Amino acid sequence: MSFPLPQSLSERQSAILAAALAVFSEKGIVATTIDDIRQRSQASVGSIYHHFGNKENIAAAVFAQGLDHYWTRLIERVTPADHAEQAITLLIDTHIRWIVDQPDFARFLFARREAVSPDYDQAIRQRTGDYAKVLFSLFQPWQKQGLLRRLPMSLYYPVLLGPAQEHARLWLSGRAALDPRDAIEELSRAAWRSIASDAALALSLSADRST
Amino acid sequence: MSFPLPQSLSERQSAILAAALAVFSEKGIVATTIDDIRQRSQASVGSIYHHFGNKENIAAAVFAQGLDHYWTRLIERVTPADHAEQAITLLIDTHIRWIVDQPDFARFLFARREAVSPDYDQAIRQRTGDYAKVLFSLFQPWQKQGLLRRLPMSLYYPVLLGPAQEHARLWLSGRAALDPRDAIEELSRAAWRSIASDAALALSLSADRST
Amino acid sequence: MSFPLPQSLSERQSAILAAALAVFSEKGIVATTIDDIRQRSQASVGSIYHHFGNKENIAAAVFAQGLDHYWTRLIERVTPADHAEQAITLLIDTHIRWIVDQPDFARFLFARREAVSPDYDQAIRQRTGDYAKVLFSLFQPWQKQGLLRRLPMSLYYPVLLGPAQEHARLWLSGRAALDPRDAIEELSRAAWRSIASDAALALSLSADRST
Amino acid sequence: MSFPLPQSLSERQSAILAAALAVFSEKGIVATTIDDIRQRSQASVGSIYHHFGNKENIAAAVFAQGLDHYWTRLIERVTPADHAEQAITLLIDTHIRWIVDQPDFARFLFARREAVSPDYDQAIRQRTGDYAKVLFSLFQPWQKQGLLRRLPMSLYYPVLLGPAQEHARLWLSGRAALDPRDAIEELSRAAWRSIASDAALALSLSADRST
DNA sequence: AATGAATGAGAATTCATTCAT
DNA sequence: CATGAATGAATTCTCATTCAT
Repeated sequence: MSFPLPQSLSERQSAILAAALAVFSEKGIVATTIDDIRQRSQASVGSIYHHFGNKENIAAAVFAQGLDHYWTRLIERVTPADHAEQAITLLIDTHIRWIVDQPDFARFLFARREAVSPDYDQAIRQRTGDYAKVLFSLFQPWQKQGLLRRLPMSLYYPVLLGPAQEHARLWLSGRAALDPRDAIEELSRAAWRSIASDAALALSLSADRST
Repeated sequence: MSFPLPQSLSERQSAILAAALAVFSEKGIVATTIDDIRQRSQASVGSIYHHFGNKENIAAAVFAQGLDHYWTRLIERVTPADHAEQAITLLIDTHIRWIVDQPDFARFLFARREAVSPDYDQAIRQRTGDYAKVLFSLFQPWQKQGLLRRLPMSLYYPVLLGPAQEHARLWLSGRAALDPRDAIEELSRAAWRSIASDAALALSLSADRST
Repeated sequence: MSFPLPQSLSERQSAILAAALAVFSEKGIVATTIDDIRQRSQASVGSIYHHFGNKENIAAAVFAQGLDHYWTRLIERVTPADHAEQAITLLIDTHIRWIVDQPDFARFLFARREAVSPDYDQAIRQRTGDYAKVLFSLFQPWQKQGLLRRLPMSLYYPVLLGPAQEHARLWLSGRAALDPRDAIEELSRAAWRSIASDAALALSLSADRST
Repeated sequence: MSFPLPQSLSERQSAILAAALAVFSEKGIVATTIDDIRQRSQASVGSIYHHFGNKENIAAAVFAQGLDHYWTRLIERVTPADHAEQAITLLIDTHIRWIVDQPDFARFLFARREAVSPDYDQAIRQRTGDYAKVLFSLFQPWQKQGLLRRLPMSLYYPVLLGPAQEHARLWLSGRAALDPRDAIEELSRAAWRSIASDAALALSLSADRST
């Protein structure tokens, strides 16, 4: 099934999605009722159903919004990078700042994904995969120059963003106090060290030492 | 509120918790009904309520079981390590093998935590903190020898286990095919490189090269 | 908490309250189930909850209806009285006839009050007090003329209506066969004798004798 | 069905009944659970069922206890009276003092009777009737001397005790603050005036005046 | 498009009662 | 007699969804 996210949103529709995001973030998708969304959005039940058909669709639409927002930002900010380590740092930096700027979306995307109906799994994977491919292609040149380790495809995201992701999760749920932005440097270093080839790593270590 | 997990469990109680774990894992806590647990456990509704009082308590009890199991294993396997890199590797290795052995518990602990009632947050934090402290103390000696980076407390877990965690999440939800056990080596390397001090890292890099 | 009794009732709402009154009267508030009300009112559970929110509110709304009906009638019929003894007689007479006309409301008001949620105690007292004050003011003139005994405030109702009340309770529950209307004369006399000042009583006694 | 109240009660049985009375008084019979009684009485569910068979029986047993206690006291205190007005006064006095001494029993007997199973109605009526007959016989002599009005049988209790009863109900439920004992005089006067024959009343009025 | 009344399946929880130990 | 685990029917209430206006 494809995403129930119209190209352009009426004010009503935006209001409903915004309300939904807020409530989803507070109570989780499953625990959120149409009535919660109604109260928050000032729309009537009938209107909500008129526009989105059912609850699943609302969640999926919000998810799609978030997904687009996140990946677009990521790609946009990493594209101009002109060397590998900088690209990695920009990646972590953008990821973290987006989370801090959009905590509700972040919670939704990273912590509540499983609650979006499996009906949309295919669509989500497809879209995520497309974005990931674009991002991945940005690193191709450095990969080819032997600056980056060659990993099984499904490890790139975990290795690069896993630490930031894990800390963000703790922070979003209130279990870690450290502002993610204050961890950008450390987390970028970890990402770089994890992804750099032995040669590139040795180089940057000696460069550091000589600084 | 403290955990509703009795010291010793009757057969009935174990059966209920086992059934609950299975269903929670399949459908998520919120979507699981008492009736699901009843069918799976062969206990009557009344009996379930007699022993656990309500659904929240069941989830909390299962969580507590999983928490104890996970951390006990972790500490047990890391304790005998006699040098830093080996300790890190054992940590990742144990973490990953536990997840593969106990996918239901893993899903529950790592992906559904937020669905456990906030009433138990305090108890969970306390217990997790206690375990973490023990584990942390194992690394103290190497920390003092300058082999390990000094990080803000809340970054250790993300930096060391974030990548494994993130990949496990993908794998548990069927979004990554790569068997986590086949990623142990790569993820251990990433963890070591992320946590090693510059000196220790330089050393191990040159050691690698000479091999 | 104020009464959940809307100013104007839709047909649906009236039907629900009427059904509730009937069932409450038959089985008592506590023993009445929403399903009883549903069957009797032909409304769906959802509709009942849509309009009243919960069982307590239904009971409170019915109570409020009864209260208004009873006191309005009482005040209306006593107002035109032009001498004390007649007023007393009208009071007893109206009270008794109302009970015989509205046995369900009567049972509810006089025998089941305690089953209305304490949440509404304040609202009930307030409203009862307001009505009582109006009624009381009707007797002021005779009180000032010295025709009526001056009693502690909380004894007026018991002294005047206690006997009628007690007999009505027995009758409503089937423990007394005597039709309350056949007791009006005797109960009015008792009320008059109990409330009349010594002087007024002596007067009416000699008047009786000379008849 | 006859009362399930054994001639002699074991400690356990007394404890159960006492606990039941207390809880019934607090929450009403219908709302009271076996578990409430269990907690209060320190007996096990099994034990309670062993002794009383079911909840209805407990309520009936408590009711029977209260009934016996009340009427025995009443008859005992009125018997020695040697003139009519004194007998009436003693009646009211005893009634009121019993209520103040035994508020739980009173609440139970006077406000919750309807919640005792209809199965026991017959037994209750029988026993109440027997006691009432005894009490009534005490007034026979004065009745024959023409000192007391001749009323329909079912009006004696309401006329004599209705006001006290009504005020007690208000007081027991917290809706009247005036201590019933401070109303004894006024309520006795009302009872006497209501029941006295015209002649007797005229006499006592003139006696009062000459005092 | 918008509104909100109506529907009814389903979920959590309670509680009287039974019964094996 | 005492205990408390076990049972399952019954009850209240919720909520997604439909539909007439």
